[in-house]
Amino acid sequence: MAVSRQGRTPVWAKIAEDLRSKIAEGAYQPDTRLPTEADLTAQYGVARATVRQALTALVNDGLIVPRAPRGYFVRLRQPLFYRPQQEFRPQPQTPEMDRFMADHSAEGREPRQTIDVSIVEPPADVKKRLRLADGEMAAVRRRIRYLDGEPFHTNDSYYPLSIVQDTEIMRPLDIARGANEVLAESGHRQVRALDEIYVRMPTPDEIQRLDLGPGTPVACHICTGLCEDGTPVRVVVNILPGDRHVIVYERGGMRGAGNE
Amino acid sequence: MAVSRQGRTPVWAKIAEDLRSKIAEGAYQPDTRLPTEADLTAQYGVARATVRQALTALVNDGLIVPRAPRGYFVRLRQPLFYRPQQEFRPQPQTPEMDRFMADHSAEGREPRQTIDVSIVEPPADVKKRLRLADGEMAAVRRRIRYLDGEPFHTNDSYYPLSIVQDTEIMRPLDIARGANEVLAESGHRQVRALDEIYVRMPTPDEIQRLDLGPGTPVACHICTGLCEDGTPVRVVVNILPGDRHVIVYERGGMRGAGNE
DNA sequence: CCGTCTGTACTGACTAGACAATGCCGATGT
DNA sequence: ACATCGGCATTGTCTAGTCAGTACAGACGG
Repeated sequence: MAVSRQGRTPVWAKIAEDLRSKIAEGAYQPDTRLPTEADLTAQYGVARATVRQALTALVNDGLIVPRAPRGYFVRLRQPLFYRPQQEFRPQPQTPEMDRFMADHSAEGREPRQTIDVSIVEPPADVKKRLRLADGEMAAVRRRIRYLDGEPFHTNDSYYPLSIVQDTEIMRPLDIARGANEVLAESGHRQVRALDEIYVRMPTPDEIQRLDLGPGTPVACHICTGLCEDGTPVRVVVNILPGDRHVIVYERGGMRGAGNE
Repeated sequence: MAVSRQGRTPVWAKIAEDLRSKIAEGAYQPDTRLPTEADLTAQYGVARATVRQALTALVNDGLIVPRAPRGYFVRLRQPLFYRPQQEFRPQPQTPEMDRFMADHSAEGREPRQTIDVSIVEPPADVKKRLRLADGEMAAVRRRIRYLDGEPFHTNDSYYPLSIVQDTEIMRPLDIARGANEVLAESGHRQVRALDEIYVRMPTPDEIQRLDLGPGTPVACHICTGLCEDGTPVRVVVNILPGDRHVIVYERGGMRGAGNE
């Protein structure tokens, strides 16, 4: 029964490639069902495990989603804009930006968030960015934001405990004027920020918090807010599922020669 | 989805979780070998396919890498900085080197790149950003950049053919002073840019071009460069493997109230 | 001392089954 | 008319093997 040596691409890869191109050219539309494992088994004349390996590969590539026991479905991707700059600059500046935003806007969707405040010894990467000594504590506001009831992203803001104790930040409620304004009022106005964006697969914890399907990578956006004198006063860790976000930055006022 | 598993975790998931935590706590160090499939099969008393399913899950999470026939190895991650903003900062004095090369040669690694110029009808997403009519052509400079012989990222720059024809940009060579400067000299100086960052799994094409292992997501960074009058003159599509990059932005001069 | 050859220990690919869990839908009963 | 109950289709999980391909190391010959 052994399949003859047909080049070096395995059979399952060919099946996957076949399905992949059919999806790409629209033969299978988003959110519709693919042929069943049994269908494909018969169609390609292989064992079920082989078809399964092909389908699993596509699942892990984020192209399809298994909805047992109904079948495999073509995944649909409709990302919304995520603008790190916006927290300090509420409105977009340029007309180009506006017309771009119109494409994927969140209008008409119902936003909601959960807030949970606690005092912790922060993880090592946060501790480093806040320049905290060993054993020094931080306040953390953990939020999960939802759109139409679906988890959208998480936002964990860490503050050195010494500067936020007994402020509004410690209360697990919305802060209408923004936590940054509260900090500014107590003499910790941020004037600079450093954004780092890591791209990786989610941890089991993140999968659970955000209800992620397999094949969904995340961006981990770590924002460090700095005062005039360079003191870090805030570190925000955002976990952004790749299938739900486009990260957008605007850059302007470039006069240097610069390389392409 | 996450809720449905109530203590009924499959065996393969337990094995995966077990290995995952051993990796996390350092029982298996980066770049060392895990127990063999046979070892694990005996240790957990299950069939090889079950152990295999656990290992495959970890591979797809980017935690381990199979190096047949030597075994599975713990993956190591050592990302380098990628700074979209830097391309417009003043050029250093290294005439022969690209900005990229100047940045990274300091770290003692050997940079190299391939350049390939062609005239194409660009893909739909690029066409839209350049506001090209149907059938209108563009010049594309396709580059793959390497570090110590390993592919690092790809950089495809698209220009409307009408404005770059017969310029230096059409030659498949390094442009010491930068392609942006060439554009500026011909009256198309860019003053603004829009960065979009998408996070997803790579296409087979990208896997091949960048020699990506499974479980490696990519960031797709699309940069649109605009002239003073808002005309787009350049669209750059960068594919950045997640295990090799941290994307960094600096933000300063924040005055607005802004939401947190 | 150096190259070559071969065996071994692995993973990769595939087969051919079995049983479990669960949405869905139609039949059945009230 | 409506709720309830099964059966069915389909994926999820797991077993128990076979054969192929290959990096590595050790034996062997010149």
